[in-house]
Amino acid sequence: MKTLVIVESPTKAKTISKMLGRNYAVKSSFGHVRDLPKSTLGVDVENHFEPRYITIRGKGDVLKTLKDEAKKADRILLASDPDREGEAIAWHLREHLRVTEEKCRIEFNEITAEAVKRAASTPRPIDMDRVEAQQARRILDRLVGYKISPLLWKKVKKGLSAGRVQSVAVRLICDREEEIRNFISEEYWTLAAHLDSGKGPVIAKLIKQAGKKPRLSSQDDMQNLLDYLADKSYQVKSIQQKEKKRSAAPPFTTSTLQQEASRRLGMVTRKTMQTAQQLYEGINVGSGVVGLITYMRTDSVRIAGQAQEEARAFVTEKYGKDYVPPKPNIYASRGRTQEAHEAIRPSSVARTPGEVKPFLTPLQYKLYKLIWERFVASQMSPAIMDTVSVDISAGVCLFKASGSVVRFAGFMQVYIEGQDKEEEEESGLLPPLQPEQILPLIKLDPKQHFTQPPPRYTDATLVKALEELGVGRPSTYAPTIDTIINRNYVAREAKQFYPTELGQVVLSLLMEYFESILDTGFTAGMESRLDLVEEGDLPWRQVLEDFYPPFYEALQHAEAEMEKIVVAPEESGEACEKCGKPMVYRMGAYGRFLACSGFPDCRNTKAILIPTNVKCLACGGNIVQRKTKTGRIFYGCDHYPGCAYVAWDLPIEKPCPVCGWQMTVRKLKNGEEQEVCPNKDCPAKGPAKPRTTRTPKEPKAVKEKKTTAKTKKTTSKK
DNA sequence: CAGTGAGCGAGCTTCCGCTTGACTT
Repeated sequence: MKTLVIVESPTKAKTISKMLGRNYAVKSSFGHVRDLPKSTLGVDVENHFEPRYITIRGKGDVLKTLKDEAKKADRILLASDPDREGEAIAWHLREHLRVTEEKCRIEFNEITAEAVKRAASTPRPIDMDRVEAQQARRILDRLVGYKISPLLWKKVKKGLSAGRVQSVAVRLICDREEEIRNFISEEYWTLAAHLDSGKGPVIAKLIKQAGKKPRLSSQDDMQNLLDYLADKSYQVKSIQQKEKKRSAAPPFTTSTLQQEASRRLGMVTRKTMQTAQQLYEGINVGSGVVGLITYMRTDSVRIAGQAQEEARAFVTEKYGKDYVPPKPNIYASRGRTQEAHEAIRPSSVARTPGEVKPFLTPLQYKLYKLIWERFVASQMSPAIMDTVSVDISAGVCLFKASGSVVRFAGFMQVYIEGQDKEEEEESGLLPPLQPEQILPLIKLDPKQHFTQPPPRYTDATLVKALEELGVGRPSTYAPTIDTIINRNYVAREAKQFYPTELGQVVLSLLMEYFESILDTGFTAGMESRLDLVEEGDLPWRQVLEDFYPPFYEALQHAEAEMEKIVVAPEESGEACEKCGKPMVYRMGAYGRFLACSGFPDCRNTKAILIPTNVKCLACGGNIVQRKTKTGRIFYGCDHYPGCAYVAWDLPIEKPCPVCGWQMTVRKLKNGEEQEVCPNKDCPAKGPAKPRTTRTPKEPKAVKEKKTTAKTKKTTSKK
């Protein structure tokens, strides 16, 4: 008897295959296999929203393999992820493979031999309520995206898009910019008193004035206060000592990993996910290829019992038993989660970051270390702080001094979560003080401040905001950010998101005609309806029957009323050297470029050149940074086409000792810099010494893996 | 390694959510 088990991820297939033994063939579907067609709406609105599904382009080979395997098998078990999308994938597979067995669906939340075997022995029918909830979600998203986008093509510019998720992301960024624009900075003053305790200085901050919060909005206010305080003495009124506990943060989900990688490592979401995928798929750590972390797209903080035990044993061994809480730490997932996977954690805590470092690229190492430390800390005891807070009075003014000291580090020994904003934290202990004690004044330290506008979104804070709104899923945060950047709705500069002119125009149109969909609560409302569908309490078509008529109304209204907008191109400040009219930034097939505003009378265009402060040694021109068609950065001379010097890396003002070309500096993956001659025909052809010694071992392993995967694929094609 | 934007109106763009690669120096 042979059983075919189908999972979503090929890595997972490999792992499970080992657990189930030779009576099982385990294959993967690589995610969804059927979907609405890309080229048309694919939803028959007139006929109760009947969807039309087709095989996803490029998935033909996968489905063929699955079909062949299905023929060979006596039984098929659909083991896609245990969530809404997974249930739908299972259903599509069942339809396509014509699975006749009623009980063909299995699920497991934990990839252990025991859990997988148990699941394999207890198949159940597919949960059609759940499938239909997914279907309603899918169709709604299709209607929103494929109905509004064409409207934008017509009214604004071709190629634009709108959607339930991406448009909310754009809205957040635009709203924030609006807040910043409208922000009026206010002056305020703070006052600190430096006092002498006799056993060391005490710094106390003014917190109250005549029982109220101090209002010091100008230098005059401050001067009045200083005059008032001139003859006052400072006396300790009360001393409070407290013990504070601080608990570890839960292990990573996709969202929190992206946030922390952005905050602490400066990685953009896309890079974080790429690197995490490498760690998940496996790396040769000397003894063979091992997956170093669990699955990286998850919304759950759940941890397998086995992993928890391993972590507790590890911590006990390494730090002592005080560092392990008597009861294992259990974290609750916040909000609406689907809990298909575990939290992101190392597959084994025994593989410490230091131990695997030689096999990882610098980025892989940093990310692995982050994941490892976060997880280990999450299983450790809370930290205990001793805090002291002292109230000091001077006339009607009340000052406060506080200090805190870590008595027991607990989890802080291993990992402390990053902060979006710098938060002041008092550290260190105060000198001993007595109630009623009079403290001589050393000096008063007044400071002027201005209130600050809220900060622009970063990758970290945007993902956080979307997650809190329940908008988007672990698999879509990174692609959504890419989309709104590619559409030129927003730009990321110095890690912050700014709306573009186009983004603001499109958003204001959407707000005018489709506000309900852009409402940050729209998705939450949709999700509650989907819950009812999953429970069998609401037919899926009803969700759409309720949604569509008012939406259609809005579409008609927008179609008729929306004015055709021409987005005014941004001025560059330069004048056209051919006709003298201002040059403006325009969007072309390859991104932004400079064009004459006199178009079509004057057709002058120029690429955007970023200066580098480096001179061209060949002709004395300036080296500038540019981009290829595909967006890759390269460097050339601004005398081009008069001067043909060109290089991939940043040139330096130094000739190659061998051939005389201008040298460049290449940044290596391990962070080091290397001087390279960009001349392909340079006789020195790359100094052999640094190449052989500096090339890390790991990329070789990855390459090997890739080629084997490739050969596998090509053979299966044949 | 260095392009491009209108309209003329071919044929196309576009959504969200599951997956992994395919190209690069």
